[in-house]
Amino acid sequence: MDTRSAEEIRGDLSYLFDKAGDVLGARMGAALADLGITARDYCVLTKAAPGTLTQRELAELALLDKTTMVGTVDRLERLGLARRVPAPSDRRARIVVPTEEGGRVVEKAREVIAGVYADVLASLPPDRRASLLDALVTLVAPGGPLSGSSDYDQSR
Amino acid sequence: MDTRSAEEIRGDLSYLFDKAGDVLGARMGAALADLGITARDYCVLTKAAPGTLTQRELAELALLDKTTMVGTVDRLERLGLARRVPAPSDRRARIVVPTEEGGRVVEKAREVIAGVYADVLASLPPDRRASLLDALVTLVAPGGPLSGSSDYDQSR
DNA sequence: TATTGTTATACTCTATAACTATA
DNA sequence: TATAGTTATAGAGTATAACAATA
Repeated sequence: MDTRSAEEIRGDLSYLFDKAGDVLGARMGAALADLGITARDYCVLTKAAPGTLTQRELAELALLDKTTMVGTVDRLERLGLARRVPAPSDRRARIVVPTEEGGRVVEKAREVIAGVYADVLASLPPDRRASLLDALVTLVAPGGPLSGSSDYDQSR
Repeated sequence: MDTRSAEEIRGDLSYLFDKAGDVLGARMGAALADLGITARDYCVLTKAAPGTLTQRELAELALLDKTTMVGTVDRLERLGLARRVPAPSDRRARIVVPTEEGGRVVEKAREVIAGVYADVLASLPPDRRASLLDALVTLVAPGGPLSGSSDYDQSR
């Protein structure tokens, strides 16, 4: 797969993040596929748990376009994991409410994902584990250099 | 951009890797765009430095399909950064040889990338910096749980 | 018969625009 | 006039298959 040594790979920060994200994503995808859902299905379904959010609100939460949300909710309905319910206050809007089956699947998915994360992090000693998460959060969280916003102040 | 708190984000390992990779990739892309090349151009051009490798060999090194390599080398030739030279030993094969300009651009790109990495890692104290890289390499390198090969032995 | 580079094709994702029914 | 959801369309990117020249 990769012919480079650990020393060479070490210098390639971009590769490290991408590879880690890709492989972890593939692992999660495979684990969730056993439940018949995709990572996006899970992402939307778990955010829909309150049963009070419209498609637009869910799209905002899940950082999805409203047009891709349509297909996702179509899927969830087809799988019997959620239903579209007319919003009482706005006849244009549809509230996404998970079915009982949907609730069970999300719970299962949560366990599966936690298992994958635990399995991956198990290869690190506990102190390194905490250190890795700290560092990643520092980089990615708002104000960090990888936050994606332009609010990063280099002078700090 | 992201409405979740640092605590919430912390629990989402997949998100942390993906976000870090995406934003770092975007930063690198923007930095390299100033030089008129893409990350892939750089990746191929730097591996072609010896001036002895064929398109097939470069595709293997860069983990690219041979068909996407065609377009990449087309670009590099159009930009005057590399040339296709017939391989002496195999009349089917083309060796990718960087031009002088290509060499200069790669060198510039190397500095630019190192600058981006340094800038990003500067937000971590030096010991955390080393710890992060150690942890990432442990996860991603061959034998690790995110190596992508199925050679990961959970019992170790 | 297999391989290098090439071209053409198909397929997935995403982004945009346009339409409806409401507000 | 603007918004929620939907549909249709177009674009980028990738993957597959087929081809000519050569091994």
